[in-house]
Amino acid sequence: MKIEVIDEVWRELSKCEMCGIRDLVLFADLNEDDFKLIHQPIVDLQLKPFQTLYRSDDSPDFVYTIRSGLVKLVNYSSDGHYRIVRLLGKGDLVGIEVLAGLPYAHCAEALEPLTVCRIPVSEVQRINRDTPRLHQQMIARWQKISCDADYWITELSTGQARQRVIRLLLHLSAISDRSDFFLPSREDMGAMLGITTETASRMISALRNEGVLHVLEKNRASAELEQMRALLI
Amino acid sequence: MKIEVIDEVWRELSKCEMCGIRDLVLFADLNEDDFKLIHQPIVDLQLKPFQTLYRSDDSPDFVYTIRSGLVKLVNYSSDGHYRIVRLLGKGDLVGIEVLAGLPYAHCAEALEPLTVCRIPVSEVQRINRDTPRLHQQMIARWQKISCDADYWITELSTGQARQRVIRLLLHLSAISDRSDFFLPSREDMGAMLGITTETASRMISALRNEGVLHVLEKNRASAELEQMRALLI
DNA sequence: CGACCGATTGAAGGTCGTCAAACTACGTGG
DNA sequence: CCACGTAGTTTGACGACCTTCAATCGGTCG
Repeated sequence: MKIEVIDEVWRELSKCEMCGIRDLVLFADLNEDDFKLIHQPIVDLQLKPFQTLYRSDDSPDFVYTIRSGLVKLVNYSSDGHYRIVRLLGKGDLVGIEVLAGLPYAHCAEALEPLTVCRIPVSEVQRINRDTPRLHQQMIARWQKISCDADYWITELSTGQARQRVIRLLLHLSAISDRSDFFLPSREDMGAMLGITTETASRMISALRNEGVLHVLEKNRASAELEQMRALLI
Repeated sequence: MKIEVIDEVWRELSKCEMCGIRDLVLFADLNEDDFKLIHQPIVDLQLKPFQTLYRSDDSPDFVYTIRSGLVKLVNYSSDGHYRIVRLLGKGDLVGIEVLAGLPYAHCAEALEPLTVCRIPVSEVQRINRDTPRLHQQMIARWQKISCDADYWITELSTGQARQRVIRLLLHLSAISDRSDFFLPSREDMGAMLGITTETASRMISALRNEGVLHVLEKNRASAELEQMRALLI
């Protein structure tokens, strides 16, 4: 529940045209001329786990495209509890609500080592005004949020604790680009699933004992996916 | 859990320029010239409670602007259960995901007597291409979905059943344009909150006994809002 | 009137939260 | 280097809360 201040490891001005995940990013459809519309610098950042991209009361000046790593969007409530409302991964756009003229709606924190492009809001708005080639990508991003939110409600906030944990693990496995996947802290699992830390821990223990989940190094695990899916039925 | 087929009560071609809720709707910012871009008819529909606007496997040809009434977005799962993931009211755009080229993501059903404008997708896309004045409204609508989803997760899918019920009632009261408000069936309340029908019923009974909730006619209620808010603390 | 559906209520049992303690990993400082 | 403190995880016991199953009640519609 601690919030560390962002530590900006500036790497280099991004060469969007040569981006390694060019086909995934917000600017995927832009052409050479469009890039001339960018006046302020887009920089690469690297964050370590637990560092924050932004907090909800930060000045809403940037959006971020995730190049690699995992981000959680967190709503803190006054009583010290928190609820994680979404996970974002490669290609996702973090802080999109500021493009609608609103403050940041959440606190965005890195879970895994994170690399992002930091894009000034003013640039996105300028490009959005001047070329229609950004619209399609913007719509796709908004749409994904809606779809993710549905998943969060129907799969991760519904049913028994054991089922929720299994669905979360399968989800984490699905969005991982490796064979192993990110295993959140039990507290974070609780905040994602609307259950307590202890319950999350118990469910993980049970799955380990049943031999369907293997905890590797810190915060990583692998799973017998087929067997695990079978447990849902 | 029954699904009735849409019963299209055609009223008249909509005169968007003279719309009573013009400042709320998707086309709020369009000018006279923009409306000339509309070739296919936009029609008004009236639906009774329990009728559906569309189902998830319907051909995604229309979006709907709510003029009055309440709509639930429902995800049915194969085992017969269902989860309500959002409520939409006056000015909201129903089925927005089809504008991103996707099938309907939910089943949309009327809760209260409903009046909507049925807008062909092709028209929205044409206007969106030809005038930037639609963009702002589109973004605002996508943004609202994201915001609503956060609320659904943090307030309605978190904590004890009693708190969830109270928060739902306060929410229903807040989005009502009258002093009384829509009171869902206990089954629907369960599907909104991730609890059982019986638990929902028990909570409603308790609140009635405590004198903070007054059930009026069928599916309507009023509440001592201040006292009810105090119960959350 | 009888059938049916939704709401309500009761009883019993299971799940999960709460509180507490033990355990582990890790980093710091003696 | 080891002792110790800290933070996170695990485990246990207990009780509260919620689900489940069942019965009843009330209203509506044929």
